[in-house]
Amino acid sequence: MNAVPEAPTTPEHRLGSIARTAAQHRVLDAAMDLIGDHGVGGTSLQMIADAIGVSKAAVYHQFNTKNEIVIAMTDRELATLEEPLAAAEADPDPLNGRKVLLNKVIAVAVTRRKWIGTLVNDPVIVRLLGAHEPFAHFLSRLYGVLLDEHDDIEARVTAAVMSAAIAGSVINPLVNDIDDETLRVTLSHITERVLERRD
Amino acid sequence: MNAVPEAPTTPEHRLGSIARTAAQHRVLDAAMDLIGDHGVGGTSLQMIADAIGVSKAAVYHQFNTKNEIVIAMTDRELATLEEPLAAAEADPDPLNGRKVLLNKVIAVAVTRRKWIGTLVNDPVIVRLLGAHEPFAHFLSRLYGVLLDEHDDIEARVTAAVMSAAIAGSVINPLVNDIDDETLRVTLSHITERVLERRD
DNA sequence: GTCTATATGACGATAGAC
DNA sequence: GTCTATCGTCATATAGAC
Repeated sequence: MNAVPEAPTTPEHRLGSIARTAAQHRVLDAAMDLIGDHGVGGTSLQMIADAIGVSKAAVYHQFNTKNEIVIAMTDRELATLEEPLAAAEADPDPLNGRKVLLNKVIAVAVTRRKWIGTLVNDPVIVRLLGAHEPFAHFLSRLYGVLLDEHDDIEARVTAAVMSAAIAGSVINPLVNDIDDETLRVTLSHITERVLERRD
Repeated sequence: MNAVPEAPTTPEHRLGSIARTAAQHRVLDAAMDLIGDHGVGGTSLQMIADAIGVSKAAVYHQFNTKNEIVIAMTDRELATLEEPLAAAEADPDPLNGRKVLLNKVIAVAVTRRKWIGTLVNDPVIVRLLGAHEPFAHFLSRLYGVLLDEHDDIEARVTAAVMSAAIAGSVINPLVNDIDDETLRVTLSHITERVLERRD
C-alpha cells in the first residue's frame, strides 16, 4: 500500500516518525479541522486548499493523494500517545501503567473532542485503522495495555463501554459547554468506577 | 431545557406516519445497508441502484433527492421508538417509565448496531437530526424522559456517557462476535449501575 | 512552493420513451 | 416502475510554467 521499508520483523514502526515541513503541517491542520466537521467523504481537496488560501495543485505538491493526507493526519494524532503507551508497557506495575495510560487517553480525547468522533466513526478512517498496518499494530498494543483478558465477554464489553464512553461522551452536544478540565475529571472518575470492579 | 408538552400548532408530526410503497422500502433497505458501511457521503445513488438491481432513474422515481432518502431512512428507524417513548411519557411513575424506555433504546441499538454509529456520528445525519424539525422535536422528547435535571453538570455528563456507552459500545469491533441477547443484558446491567447512583 | 490549465471520471439530477 | 441518454457540476489528479 505505501512505503514501509521494514518487513516481517519490523523493528521500528513508531508513529509520528516522519518529519513534516511547515507547509505539510498547514495542510494537515486545515484537513483535520474540515474533516472533523464534514467527515473524510465530505471534505474535498478544494475545501482544504481554500482554507489554507492556496490552489489545489499546491496541496497536491505536499501530498500525492487525499488518502495520504488522511493517513498523515491520523498518524500525527495517534503519535501523541506513542510515548505514554511505551511508558505504560514498561511500567513494572501493569495496573498502574494501565491507569496512567487511561487517564492520558482521556486527556487527549477531551482536548481533541471535535476530532475524536471522526477518528472512531468515520468509515474511511475506521477502515484505515484496520488496513494500514502501523495503525493496526499501534491499536493492538494500546488495547493490550488497557485490557488483560481479551477472551472474557464482560471484560470486552466493559472495554467497549469505556472506550465508547470516552470517545462518545466528549463529542455529545450535552457537554459542549463544559470546560476541558471539568470534563476530564468527571470522566476519569466515572471510568475508574467502571474499572475498579475488575481490578 | 426542552419542555414544550405540545408544540403550538403542530397537531401531528409523528415519525413513521408516511406510508411507503414496496419499491420505496427496497430503496431504503439498500440505502441503510450501504450507508451503514460507507456513510452518507460515501454512498452514491448509483451504489444504491446497483444494490437493488435497477437504474439510477428508477431510484429517483421513488425519491426526488438523495436527502429525501436519508430523511425517510432515518424516519423509519426512529419511528420504532415512537410508541415506547409515548408509553414512557404516559407512565404515572416517571422513574419506571425512564427505565423501561432506556432498556428499549438499548434493545434497538443492539439489534441495529451496524447502523447506530452512522446515526449518531455521520456529519450529514447529525446535521439532519438538528435541522429537520420532526427529528429535533422527537429527540427533545426522548432526552426529556431520559433526563430530569438538564442543568446539572454531572447529570449531563452522565447522560452523555450513557448514550455514548450504548451507541458506541455496540459498534466496537471488540463485541462483534457477541450475540445480541448477551450484549443487551450486559449493557442493561452496566447502564443501570451508572443510573442508580442518581435515582 | 505556488500557480493556471486541463484530463478524466463520478456525482446528483432530469427528460422522455416504453 | 423502469429504462437509456444526457446535463451541469464537482471530484481527484496531472502537466508544465514561474
